[in-house]
Amino acid sequence: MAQEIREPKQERSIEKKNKIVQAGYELFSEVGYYATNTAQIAKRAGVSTGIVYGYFKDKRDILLDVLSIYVDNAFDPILSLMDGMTAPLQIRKLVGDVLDKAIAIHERNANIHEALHSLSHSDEAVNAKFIQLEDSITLRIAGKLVALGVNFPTINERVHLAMDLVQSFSHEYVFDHHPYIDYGAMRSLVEDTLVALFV
Amino acid sequence: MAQEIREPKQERSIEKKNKIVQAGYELFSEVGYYATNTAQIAKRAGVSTGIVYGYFKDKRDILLDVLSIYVDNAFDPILSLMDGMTAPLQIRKLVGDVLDKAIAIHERNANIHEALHSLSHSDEAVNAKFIQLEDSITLRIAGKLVALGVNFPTINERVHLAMDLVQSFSHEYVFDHHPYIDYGAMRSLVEDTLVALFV
Amino acid sequence: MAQEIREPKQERSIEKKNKIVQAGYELFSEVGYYATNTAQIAKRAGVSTGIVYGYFKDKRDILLDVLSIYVDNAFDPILSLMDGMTAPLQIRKLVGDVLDKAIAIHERNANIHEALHSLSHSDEAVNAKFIQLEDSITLRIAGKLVALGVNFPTINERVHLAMDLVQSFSHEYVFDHHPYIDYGAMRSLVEDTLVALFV
Amino acid sequence: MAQEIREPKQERSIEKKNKIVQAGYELFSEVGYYATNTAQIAKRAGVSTGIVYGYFKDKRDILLDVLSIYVDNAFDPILSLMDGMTAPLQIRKLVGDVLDKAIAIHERNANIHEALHSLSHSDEAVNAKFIQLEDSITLRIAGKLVALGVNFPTINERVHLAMDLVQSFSHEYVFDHHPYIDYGAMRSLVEDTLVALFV
DNA sequence: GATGAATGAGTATTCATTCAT
DNA sequence: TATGAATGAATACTCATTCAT
Repeated sequence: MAQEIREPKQERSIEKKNKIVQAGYELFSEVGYYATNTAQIAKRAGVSTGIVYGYFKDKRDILLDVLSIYVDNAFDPILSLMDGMTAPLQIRKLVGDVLDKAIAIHERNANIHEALHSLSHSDEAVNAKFIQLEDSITLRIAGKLVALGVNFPTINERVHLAMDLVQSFSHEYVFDHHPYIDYGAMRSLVEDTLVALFV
Repeated sequence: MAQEIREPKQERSIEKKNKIVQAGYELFSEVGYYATNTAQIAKRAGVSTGIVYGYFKDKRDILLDVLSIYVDNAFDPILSLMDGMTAPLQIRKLVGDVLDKAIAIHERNANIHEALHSLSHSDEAVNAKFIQLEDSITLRIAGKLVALGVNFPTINERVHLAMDLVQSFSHEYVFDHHPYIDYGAMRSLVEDTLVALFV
Repeated sequence: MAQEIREPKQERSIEKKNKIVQAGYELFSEVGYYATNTAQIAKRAGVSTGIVYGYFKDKRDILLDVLSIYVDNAFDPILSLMDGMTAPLQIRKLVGDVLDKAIAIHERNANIHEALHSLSHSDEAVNAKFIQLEDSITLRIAGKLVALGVNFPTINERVHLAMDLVQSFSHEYVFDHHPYIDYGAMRSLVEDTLVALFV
Repeated sequence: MAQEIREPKQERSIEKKNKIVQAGYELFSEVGYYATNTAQIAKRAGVSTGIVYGYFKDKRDILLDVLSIYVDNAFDPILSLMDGMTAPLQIRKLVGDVLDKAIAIHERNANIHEALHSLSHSDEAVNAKFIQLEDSITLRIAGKLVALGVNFPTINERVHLAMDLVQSFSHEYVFDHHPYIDYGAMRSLVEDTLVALFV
């Protein structure tokens, strides 16, 4: 008989659920989903193994929540950056700031992006959530840009492409270290490419 | 006592080892590394489970070889495309052809890229091999381009960036289906961006 | 520290305890003892999981009380049937009525008999209680029969055997459906056999 | 991915599978299905826990095989008893011999009957197998009786009822010890009742 | 070299019971 | 008394790896 899952209303419970998600986030990020076991999550969260299943249906269900806070962590800095902008938009400055933020996010969030994204393939629900979260981000950014006077018939496509580019570059910058790449020069190239998408 | 790993010299043995790698390639691609077990690999390869450990130290060791054929599968079509090119290079045509090939590769190779890439994080050797393979590809492509008269001080960076972009777009194109994206328009954007990197 | 078990004196408490036993009775009957968990019992009884342990030492302790109401439920209709009888006893009519009642009881009480009886083997206390309850029923029925003028030196044995037979047949009738058995004919046989025991 | 279940052909494998079933049989009989865990079964069978799942899909699958050997154990002595009989059948002697055998079987097979039967309720496959096994036994016995000249339009019903009676009595005789029952007298009653069914 | 049966450590999940409120 | 969140021991099952043949 399936255990009843608590949707915590009490502050203390919400806090506990958050601790579990946070622990999952950290561990999935550090060693990946498969190398993390529920006992470790519980231990790091400072709770018993049993209560994990009071808040989550199963291990994968934790992942779904981790996904949400990942997206928040990953995009909030960039969104708030844009919130502070006023017309007329200085695209080149924005692009530079976004790259700075994105690199900082990658440094703090380690491997979580690919750890999560790779799970999309084996799990339809993860995939769906991932896509849905990407959607909302893309549309919010596109909306902001339009509001700031940057408009193109293909604004959604441009934003999405820009996000892919920022993501790829930040990952390379933080994790891969190809000896023949001058990362300063590469960054300039990326900036030029991004600017070209919005002027 | 650790089993001796054979480096097969006999043709029949090489063939058998290849079958195992191929089976691993297919299964990792279809369902991912963790959802594949060695018994399945052996079965699909048409060998016994025991002999897998005659050719490979462990499951991860298969992965390392899978990585190699992945890169071959993934880039050979593109490299041979370039082999056929003669100066003067028609960049726009090349870019279009490369995208066609890349999409075809993604369609055939399913999820292997991220399945493999995500393992980099938990395994230094996988990471190293991944980077090294990417390196050789980048340098070969850059070399070809230079030979064809496309030269920039930052040619390596441009090629690498272009590869990231092609990879991102192909993945999106084949796997994600964001409803608000016009993939035809997005492709045009990608082509323009790629062309801009090499003119 | 072992929790004090309350022997409830307040009416409200007695009612609550009864609700728990009733819930246990229903669930053990529907799905069996092992497939029932205490949370379900509490939920169906409309109480908290904690308070269950205010009234019962453990899950098995609920079982012991369930056993009591089972026997009451199972035999009361038959006993009251006999209460209404007056000498001279019409055995054949009684036997028919008893079978009707027994079948009705089986239909309403589903699998409880075997669910409970099978636990006798792993639990001496359950076994003892089961036997003791059977004893009192047998002796009461035997007493009634004697009072009604049906007397044999082996009246206890006859009653016990009759009870076994009624139990077996009712179970078969309600749960097993052997295709080669004509249950009408079987019932007649059972009736004849029962009558033969008391004339 | 579901593990491949071996259908053992080799003698050694068959022997190993049998050991597991035998261990399951003993443990289910001694302490019941739920109080037995797979590690205990493996240990008693002298094998590893893993290999249990090489021969059986799951714990319940062991139960299904245990069921088969239970029925063999339980009825073979009685069937062979009848095999030895020749017309004209001496019903009273047969009945006495059958009771002796049945009691011996109960003594050797302990609690297995109810342990298994009680599982019928929570498991349709167990129930189906149970009924099917009972069917084949009933029909075989009925066939033998007819061959020996004992014929009734309701022979199947008579045999089935007799089996129930023998089962009930043997169980009582071996396990329950009601102080007010004279088991010798009860046995005589059972014998008379059985004889009455076949003359 | 080759087989595939065997091993046993490892893991997600459940649930009777306790305890802070 | 009463609650229901929390505990953690227990258990079915998997799978990389080994080994007898």
